Amino acid sequence: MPEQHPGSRPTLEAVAARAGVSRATASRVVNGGDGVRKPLVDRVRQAVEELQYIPNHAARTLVTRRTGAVAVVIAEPEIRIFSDPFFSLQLRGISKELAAHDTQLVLLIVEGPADFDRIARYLSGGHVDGALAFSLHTDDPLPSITRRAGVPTVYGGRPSWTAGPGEQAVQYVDADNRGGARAAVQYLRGLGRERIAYIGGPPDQTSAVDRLDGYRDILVETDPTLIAEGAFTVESGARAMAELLDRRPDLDAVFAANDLMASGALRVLRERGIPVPEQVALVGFDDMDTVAEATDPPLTTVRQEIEGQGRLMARLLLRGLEKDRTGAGRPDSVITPTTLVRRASA
Amino acid sequence: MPEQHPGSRPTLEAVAARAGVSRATASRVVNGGDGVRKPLVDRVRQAVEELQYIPNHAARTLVTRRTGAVAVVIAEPEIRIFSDPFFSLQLRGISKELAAHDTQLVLLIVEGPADFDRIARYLSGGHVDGALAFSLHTDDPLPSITRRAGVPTVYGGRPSWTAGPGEQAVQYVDADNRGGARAAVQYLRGLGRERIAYIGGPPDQTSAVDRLDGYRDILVETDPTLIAEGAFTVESGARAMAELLDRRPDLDAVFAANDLMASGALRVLRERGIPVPEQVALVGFDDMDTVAEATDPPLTTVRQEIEGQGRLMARLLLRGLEKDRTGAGRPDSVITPTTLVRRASA
DNA sequence: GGAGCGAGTGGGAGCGCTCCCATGTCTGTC
DNA sequence: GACAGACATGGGAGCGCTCCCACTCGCTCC
Repeated sequence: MPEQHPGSRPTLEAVAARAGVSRATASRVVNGGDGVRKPLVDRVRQAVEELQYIPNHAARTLVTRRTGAVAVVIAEPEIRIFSDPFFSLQLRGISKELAAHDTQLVLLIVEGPADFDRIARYLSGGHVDGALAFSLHTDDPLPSITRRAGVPTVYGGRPSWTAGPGEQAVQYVDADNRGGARAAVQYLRGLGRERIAYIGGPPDQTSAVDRLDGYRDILVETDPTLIAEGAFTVESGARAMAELLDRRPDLDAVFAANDLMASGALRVLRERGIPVPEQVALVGFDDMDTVAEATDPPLTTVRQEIEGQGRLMARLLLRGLEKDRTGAGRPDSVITPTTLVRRASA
Repeated sequence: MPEQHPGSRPTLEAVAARAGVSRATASRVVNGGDGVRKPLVDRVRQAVEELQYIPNHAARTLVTRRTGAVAVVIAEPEIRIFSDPFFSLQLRGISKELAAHDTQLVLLIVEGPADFDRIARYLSGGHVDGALAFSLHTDDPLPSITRRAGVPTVYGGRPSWTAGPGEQAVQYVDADNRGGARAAVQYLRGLGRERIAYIGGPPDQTSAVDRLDGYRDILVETDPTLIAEGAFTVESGARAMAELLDRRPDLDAVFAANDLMASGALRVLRERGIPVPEQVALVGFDDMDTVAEATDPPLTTVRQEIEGQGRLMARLLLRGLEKDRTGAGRPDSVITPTTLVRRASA
């Protein structure tokens, strides 16, 4: 185990010398060995092994103009509001996929508006080959930053804007929010429930919009008194539930647009002595295990593969970069399926 | 807003030409402008502005051998077990501090033993100037990896091993766990409590060890029936509490080594109809706001500045890198203070 | 048996930057 | 008013790699 003096790492030159070939040939071997005769390949490989050669990344990037790194941009609010099982799972999926492709993950946390400058500078600096970001509000400056910086970007969650004329279509990965909501409401109807209330998320998030659309797909003549708006938090779910019960004490089912709100709603139902699911059936969304399985009764909910979404985001981006190089078009966005998970609350 | 053709970004050469100076002078200005006369500085700055010049990071790294990036290594279990308010806060602190020093954050998530190879290769590859990692178990391969790769590393939480002879002392940032525990127990004693139980964490984590030591500092003749071991999770806290009550129904206070376990304990106390704090006073540790403020009654707990710890880790590392360059010794580890936060549970 | 061809290999330029060193310029000093 | 000395600037090498191009083989084919 030679303890390397820092800064004295062996170069390709050294490998080539040891293997008795030219630097060019050594380079070919290190990069896959195509078009080099077997014995030479072996000799170079052995030299690499003996010298513990590791390519200098900066030198490689300098000439190839590819960094082998991808930025993950995350706005600070998200890291908190989602109280993370959501985000951390997605990040994990991303990390796995990137690792499998020897691509590094550079994390950019946006703390406030002032940070966008820093982000813009970074992305424009050619430090990364692409970026992954999460679903944003309409006025978010990020899309225009990445576009101007020419950095291919894949979004998690359907963005609320669409590409302008002549622009590349926005690439994203999202769950089938609408379909999942449809399934949930349909299931409640199948149980014989007739006054199905809805606790929605903030209307500036497309996932909330899509879930509401799904609800409406089934309950075409929706009674507005059965709809309340929350903010995807436990507290807001409780508030919305109280509001709904005050307005419509006769409701017999609730579909909440995420599990956190469902758990808040459940708390209120219990406080008021309303048995779940006997009198009011309750369905959530997301299937966050730390929430949906922990409530009493456990939540029936719509499951989405969060980690899988992360993987797909990374895969979509990497594939797009690959295609950019080969001149093909970028791949399309992906909608991942959702499934209804039956537990005790409905 | 010139939409740059990718790959046609202006170089220092171009800036120099436009400002009518040499590349060397342009470089000096870009790197702070020391020893360049004012009018030239201005001219170069203007050229930079006009051309929207952004230095090529790879080229710079190639010659300076500094990457301007730091790795944050995190083992997958942590990301879940702590259910993250803890980790995400620390990460946030790190991110802020690094951003303030124009240093990038490369996130390395270790999924399993097989990943250590990848991590080792990455760290040895000179992709980063340093690394930040989190407190580990005795047999963790990471320390030996970073040492062999010659990557300066700062740990979050006191590591359970110490440096061998002749090795650099291990640098870390940790809360004053022992002092915090002392304060908590002392506080309970001040309330007149006499049979103060302890719910501890896993003994292979130094934070758990240190907190137990603090407890023992005050309760010198500890009764072993008053001590139970948990695993820093809600469930394990509940289990430990039940165990303690079975053994010692007469206990009048509990100090739990973290808030999650305290909330588990609280649940059990409530289930058994034991009033808190009247019959049993309860103190937690960490002051995780999502937990400590959300329980009923809210937890009295020992607060540690988690985000601040993250900042300090980054600062320690950056300062160490600076000193390496100037030839000074690396700075010492840091212990951050804890404070007792009084709420209703004790 | 010689021209033609393709595959394998090496030479060398150059990616964009920093930094050493030589050169030039302007002070201050006797 | 000439000379050292400090300071400012430019020229140029070189960081480690990839990739273009030219070259040399060993074959096939007529």
